[in-house]
Amino acid sequence: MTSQNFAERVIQVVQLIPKGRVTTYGAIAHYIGTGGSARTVGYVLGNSIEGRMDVPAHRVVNSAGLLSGRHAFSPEYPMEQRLREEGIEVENNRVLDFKNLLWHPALEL
DNA sequence: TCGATGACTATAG
DNA sequence: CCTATAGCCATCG
Repeated sequence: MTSQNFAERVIQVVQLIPKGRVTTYGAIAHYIGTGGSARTVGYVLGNSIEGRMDVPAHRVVNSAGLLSGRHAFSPEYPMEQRLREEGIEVENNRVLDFKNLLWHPALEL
């Protein structure tokens, strides 16, 4: 574990995402101060969510609103289904009305 | 320390 | 809407 702060901050921000809202990797990365590490955000999440049901990683999508991380969830209970249960409409691995549902950490806090 | 990897992003065609 | 390319950076072996 080197910069464990990075991973911990990512987890915390994800947990702060309101139900029925989504955010992007870039937004999280920029909020914690590492603007260019959007990729690492997703990478760390994949390793951190394992064994944690308190991390709503399904609310994190890429800048296009695509569910780029759905393959990290169980095929029986996929990311798309979880979002729909929160009132978010998803079609073809893409969040509908993504811009309106997008949650900005630094803006809301 | 180094090289490869990836749940990314922006730009260009 | 699509693919291609380049930049980006924490993590892993």
